[in-house]
Amino acid sequence: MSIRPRPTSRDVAERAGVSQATVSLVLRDRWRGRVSPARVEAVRAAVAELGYRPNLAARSLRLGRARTALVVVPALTNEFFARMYAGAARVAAGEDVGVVLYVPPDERGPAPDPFASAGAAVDGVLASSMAAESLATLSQGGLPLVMLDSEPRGPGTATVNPDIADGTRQVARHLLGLGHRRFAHLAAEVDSWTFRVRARVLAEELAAVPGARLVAAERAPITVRGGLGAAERVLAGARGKAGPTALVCDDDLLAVGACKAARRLGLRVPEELSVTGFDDLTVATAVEPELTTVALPAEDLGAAGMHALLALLAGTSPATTVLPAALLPRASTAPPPPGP
Amino acid sequence: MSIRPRPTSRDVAERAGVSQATVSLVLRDRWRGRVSPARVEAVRAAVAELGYRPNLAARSLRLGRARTALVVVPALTNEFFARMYAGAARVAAGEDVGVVLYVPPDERGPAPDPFASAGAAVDGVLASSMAAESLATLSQGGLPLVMLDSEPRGPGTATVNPDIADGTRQVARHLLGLGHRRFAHLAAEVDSWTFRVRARVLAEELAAVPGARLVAAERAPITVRGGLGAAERVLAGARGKAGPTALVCDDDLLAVGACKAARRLGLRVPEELSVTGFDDLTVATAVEPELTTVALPAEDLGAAGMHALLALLAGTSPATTVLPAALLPRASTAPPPPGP
DNA sequence: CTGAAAGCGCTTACAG
DNA sequence: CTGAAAGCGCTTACAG
Repeated sequence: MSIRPRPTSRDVAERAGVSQATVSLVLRDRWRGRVSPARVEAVRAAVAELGYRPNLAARSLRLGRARTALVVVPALTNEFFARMYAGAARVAAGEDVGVVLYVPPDERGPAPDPFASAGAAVDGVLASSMAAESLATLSQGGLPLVMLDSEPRGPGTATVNPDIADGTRQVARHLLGLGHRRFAHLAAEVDSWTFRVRARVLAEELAAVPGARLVAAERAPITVRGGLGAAERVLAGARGKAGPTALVCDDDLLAVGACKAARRLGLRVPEELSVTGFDDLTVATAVEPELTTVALPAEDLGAAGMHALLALLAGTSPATTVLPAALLPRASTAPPPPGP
Repeated sequence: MSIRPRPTSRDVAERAGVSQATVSLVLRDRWRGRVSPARVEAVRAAVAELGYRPNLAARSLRLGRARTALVVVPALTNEFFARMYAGAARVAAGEDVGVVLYVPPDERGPAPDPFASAGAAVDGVLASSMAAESLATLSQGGLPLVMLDSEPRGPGTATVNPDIADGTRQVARHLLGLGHRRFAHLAAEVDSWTFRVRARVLAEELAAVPGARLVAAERAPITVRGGLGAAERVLAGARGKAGPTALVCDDDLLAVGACKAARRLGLRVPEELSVTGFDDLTVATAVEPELTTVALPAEDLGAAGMHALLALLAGTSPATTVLPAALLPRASTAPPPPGP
């Protein structure tokens, strides 16, 4: 089993009896009116026989662009980001653009240079839900950049966001409409735009209704365990007293944890406690009762982001796009129990 | 806002008052004993001032390798693959290797060429859970290839697999040990090595115990809905009769669907029906009762796969590695109800 | 310790 | 319709 060196376009040209230029023309499908059909066939045959594939590094170098985008997400084991990635990748594939994925090794600690780690040459960057510092590193790259689910930074940058404010508003009004007045907020312990908006809008909506108020707020890692622990702290502290009747959670995983906490404390959801999530993850309809939550168009977000990046690379000026969020009322919310 | 052309190593050299060769030596950290400290400093300063980043396409072309691996997974919205990817990416980052991710746009239809779509130059391929046809395309690439969670194909290929057979065996024996004799199998409707092994080993284990048998088998898409539908068919067909007392599911999502079906039919889990999953996804401990399932070392699998690929690129001969699977007995399994 | 030069494999403007 | 040649930006063997 000897190692056969990888064939080059020169080898193909030799075998087909044509010049390297002709091979390139055929491979890039720019041959019409320039290369005779017989030679086109000869080139294709030689390509197949040799199992030739163009050297992408050479092509990128020559063309000055790589037709490749760097996609940066905080974590992939999070279904929301995975769906966003899927949307971005679908668009990229359709436009014949490659995708290099970069996930920072750890959310803590200084973010290493994504470009050094990327290995491949990229033309632009699509970055999601980045903390401010990580974003600085990305901007320094000097590459065209589109941000997803991030703080809009004025007309100079391209941003594609879900309408977090409206989603949060819908949750608040849904619960207020059911009669709830004592709320607790189970917040994600991540300092990013999306979660800051949720906290702010929830506070605003409650402030607008007399008698409504936030009786507790807890931060937790975005996991079932995190939600469980935080909800236990919130609910245990208020046993028998004027505790919250509604738990607004920043994420479905937190909401699932909250439901588990309620069950352990003997509180029925939704009869004694209403719980809402965010994202409409798979888990939202896996549990019983199924979660009332806010569906964010994760795939569309990724797709729109990739479209925006390609437009940017083509010379469009950056803008901010906002995609709608939708409340999905399900079985984890109901009117509060008759009060004390 | 004029477009400033990206600086090259030539620009850096000029600014630092050295040759291009010196710049390269400094950037690749090969300068010790060859470049004076003062000039090293000058180069670093020039790099910082210009915001220079090496052109990776040019470097790859010159070096003849890209230090980049192509990772191919069937879907990323599946938590198992996302975890596998995370493990592979962690190792790659540690070895300063880039990762290009390729996810076939649709499982149906002919798989497009992952290399054409990849955009970037890659040195090797890490492919997971591929159907046979997709695998053929990958092998044709002529690149070093490591397969994950796939049919071992003899000493010529590198494979890293979880011990699916042992995991299935543990599930079967756990249920047999609890006293179950009438089983149903909720299988994934995907024709791949991993699921074929599960069906085969389950059948073998039941065949080894007198009186034990498979009373039903259904195939379903790997979703909660899929599991719900399949379980309804299995359970509804057997109402009051000698239906299964244990449902062995190929995946946690199927198992969650099965639990929902049982609840709708008024069957209590685990008192009247035991249900098992596979993978130990987040959802396994999100639902109540928490699922008895088989934990597969997804991250380790990805990490081991990337290590194997790097070893292959370094000249090692391919081999098959098997990683352990572990039964996690939780609350969805119990002895069967006293039988008729 | 330093620099000039060759060449990786491709694509395209140009000459025929 | 076809081919010879230049050059993308980098790295390294070589000459000084």
